[in-house]
Amino acid sequence: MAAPFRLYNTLTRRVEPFEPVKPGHVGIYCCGMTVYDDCHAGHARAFIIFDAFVRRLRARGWSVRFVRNYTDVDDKIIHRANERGEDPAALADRYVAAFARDAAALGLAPPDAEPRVTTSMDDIVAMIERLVGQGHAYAVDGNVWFAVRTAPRYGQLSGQAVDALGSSADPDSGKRDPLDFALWKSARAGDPSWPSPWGPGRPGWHIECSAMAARHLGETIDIHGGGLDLVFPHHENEVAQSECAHGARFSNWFMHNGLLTMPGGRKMGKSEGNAFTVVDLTAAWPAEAIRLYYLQNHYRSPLAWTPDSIAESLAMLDRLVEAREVASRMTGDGEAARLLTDLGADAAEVWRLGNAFEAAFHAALDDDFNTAAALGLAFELARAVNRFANHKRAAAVGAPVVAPALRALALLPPHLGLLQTDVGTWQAELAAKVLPRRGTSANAVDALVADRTAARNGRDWARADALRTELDALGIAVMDRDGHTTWRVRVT
RNA sequence: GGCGCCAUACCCAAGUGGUUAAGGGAGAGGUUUGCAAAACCUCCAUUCCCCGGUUCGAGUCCGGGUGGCGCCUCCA
Repeated sequence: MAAPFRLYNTLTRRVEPFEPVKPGHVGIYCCGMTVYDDCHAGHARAFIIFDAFVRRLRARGWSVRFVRNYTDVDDKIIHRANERGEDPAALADRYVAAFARDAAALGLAPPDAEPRVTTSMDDIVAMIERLVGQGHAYAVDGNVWFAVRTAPRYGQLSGQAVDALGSSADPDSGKRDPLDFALWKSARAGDPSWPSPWGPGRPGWHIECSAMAARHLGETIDIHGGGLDLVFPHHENEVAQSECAHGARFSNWFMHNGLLTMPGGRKMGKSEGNAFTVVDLTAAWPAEAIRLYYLQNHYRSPLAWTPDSIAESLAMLDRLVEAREVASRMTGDGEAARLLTDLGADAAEVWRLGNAFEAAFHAALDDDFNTAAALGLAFELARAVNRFANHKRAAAVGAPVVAPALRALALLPPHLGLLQTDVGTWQAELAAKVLPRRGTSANAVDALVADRTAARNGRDWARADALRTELDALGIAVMDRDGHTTWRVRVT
């Protein structure tokens, strides 16, 4: 059982020691995709952050139940389907499949449950009936509205005072108060609809999450997550509905990730016409480079997207992978204490940092999930490994000295989902994704390298250098090491 | 107008009032190398947007500016 950690809570606007309702068990609900379009880099930030966060909780010894929904009934879906002359359900199914593909490509661990609105309709209707029965909601002409002013603490999450909220109410809606929002919308001709006590219709946007969270995690959940843009109205309304319906706290923590912004300062979004889709990103770059890009930044900070972002992250990841490879190639089984005195200060330093890593790593991640600080430690360790590796005897006898460093780096896969592949797989993925953009392929590079090796064997340095120049132009770094030649894709 | 967030080097970026302000990328010089690459070493913020204040001590706390951003019923 791990120690409690500190986590920022949007409800209190403070970093607080995290305590789940049931000791050792954590229930997390995360708002997933509204499936009317492809997942973009902004969505990916949220999904990767919560994926890493859940991995971290589990690796720390918590038992976690993680639920992420699909919103597959929604006005935007209907609108998009009508534009395309497509059946809304078919369109939603198509984008559910697209998201599943993107999630797999990003290396997201599957949630414990992925409920959909269409399969949660009974729970949704039951919850609305309950709210109507309690006087928190009322039906008008087949619509059901939530009476915002009956929710005692409305505004608690977003810090909005009820009376300060503006309204854009449609005067013909039948709402008693402009702030009231829809729990159930009556079907217009051609809309997808489900039967209900108020006639055929579909759920409003917020009630689904309240119903699904209660179904899969109980009336009080530990952490509710999502993008900062969901705080109001979505999460505020979820709180109101759930707390009125259940008479219990809805979620003890709200965890919101900062948004991705574009260079012009504008938010990334399809409506802005500036979205980078995950299908394109994952085709172009190794998934872990994308993950590292997001985890280098604190999850709550706004993050400006720049074209070089992923390339830089790839260079960083490459550095960690290479350092781990260098360390893992070392052999020897001497006594560490003896080796440290023989091998000098650099050995002592990599030993020290390796042994100190775990505590510092946990301290960083326990401090409001500070992945950037935790990764900084890994880079410090990588440099110490490389510095030690420069010693003539390190490769032959250094294994015991770098053993703590390897144990330290082995924390990255379970805790953050980084460094999950071995160096061969990594380089192959990199080559397969990056080389086509440069108009070449791994096979073509192999052939050029083979030619160069032949030239070198014949001591034809001019030809060898000409081939190096050619490879260099393709962004290939060729390394002659220990009597044989290897190559890798240069990323910056 | 209401609610809130942010400002650290050429770029990205961490930073719990207290030793030399993490880490990465780019750049310059060096070691190494047939030449390279990678790696390592050195250099790259006497200073944290500005002005006040609290304090023995402020990047960190408070107040006021300036600039940027988010939400205020489409949003991850």
